[in-house]
Amino acid sequence: MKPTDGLTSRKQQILEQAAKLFRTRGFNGASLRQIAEKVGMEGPSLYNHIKSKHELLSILVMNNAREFNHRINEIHASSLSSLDKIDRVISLHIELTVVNPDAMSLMLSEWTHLESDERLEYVKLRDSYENQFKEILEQAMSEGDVVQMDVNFMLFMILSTLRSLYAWCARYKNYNRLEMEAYLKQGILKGILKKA
Amino acid sequence: MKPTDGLTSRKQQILEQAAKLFRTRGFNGASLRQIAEKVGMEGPSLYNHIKSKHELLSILVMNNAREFNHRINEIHASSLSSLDKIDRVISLHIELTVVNPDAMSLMLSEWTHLESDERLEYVKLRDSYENQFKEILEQAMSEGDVVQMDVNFMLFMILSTLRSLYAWCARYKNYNRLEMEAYLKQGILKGILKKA
DNA sequence: AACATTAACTAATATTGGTTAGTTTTTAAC
DNA sequence: GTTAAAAACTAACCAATATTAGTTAATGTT
Repeated sequence: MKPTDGLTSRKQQILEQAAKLFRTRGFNGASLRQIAEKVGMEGPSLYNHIKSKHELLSILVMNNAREFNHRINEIHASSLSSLDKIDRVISLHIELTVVNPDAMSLMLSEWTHLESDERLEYVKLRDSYENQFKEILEQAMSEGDVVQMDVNFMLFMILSTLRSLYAWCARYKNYNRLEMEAYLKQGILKGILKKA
Repeated sequence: MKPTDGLTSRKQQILEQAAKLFRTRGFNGASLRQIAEKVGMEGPSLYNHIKSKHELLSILVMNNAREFNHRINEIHASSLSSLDKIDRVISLHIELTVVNPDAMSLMLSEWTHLESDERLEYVKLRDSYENQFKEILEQAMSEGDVVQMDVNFMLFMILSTLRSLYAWCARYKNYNRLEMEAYLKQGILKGILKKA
């Protein structure tokens, strides 16, 4: 039964359960037998669908990383103003986090366990992503829209918040996407101090 | 030879190397043999100094967590103004991160692998920490010093940045502590937008 | 010198985990 | 209904790992 219908194919199910387990136990802490059990079969049967345990991690991490990279390329190349671009990047992070928090979590914390070739590719994608973002910030800075500051450090502060989102979504389930967007944009852009 | 002198005892050396390996490979990804090799002995010899692999993680994580908790208690109980307390908390994070980035990294990312009893204690310490911080923010808010906003979310944004610090210190070694303090306080408190 | 303690080593154990091989059952196609 | 492919299962393999047991070398004390 090929996944011609919109339903989740067997491999999709495996990927989903693997993502959950990798997230809670870590890549090394989660065993194939545990994954198999969650999806309702014996450990070795997984090999009818996958090539190796690493393949699972690879698919989960790299797909997300490529999607991310693709989306920021679009934003970077668009004709929006710098401030609007920043706005879009924030929205992008929220969207992908809400849509697939497991994949986001894995991409950010388990990528170290990728096999060396793919780890290199991942770092390249991540660096590329950060550079695009940095260029946007630099432009906004040169246009006088944002405050003068070490760009790398500003990048760090913004990305730290956006990249932690998945962890907090797991703890406070009661926020909806719009709320988060509003708060995040206010907090990042305007800080927490009340203007005197 | 007891560590009566200021030199690092054998167990200290083990803890240091364990911290480094746990950080780079993760708790499950780092083996006792690897730790032993780094400190210059055979794997099983470690058991002359330690009780178990988990004990290593436990010491590294819990010491840091208790220190953290102790320090924020002091700040919380002090007679400083709310804004000054916030200021101190930021400084505290930077200090502990700079002094022992490995321990900080472990505490924040490997605590999930603690054995269940200690994991519970850890979560308790962490929650307590967050609550103290939250109370400080609430007070600052009620006094009109910081902008009105969901406190949990504000807490999330600030802590996200502070807790990511160790990762960025590893990538950009060229920041000194004072620079970081200045940037962080500016970014968190005032945001990145130039006041029009 | 004798003794006790510390800290290292080697050998061995038990468990687990990823993976392979071979076989049987299920599913789909003609 | 027969046949072929897909997908499950069981059994087994091999490597790695935490840990224990028993032994030996080094160290310090009386």
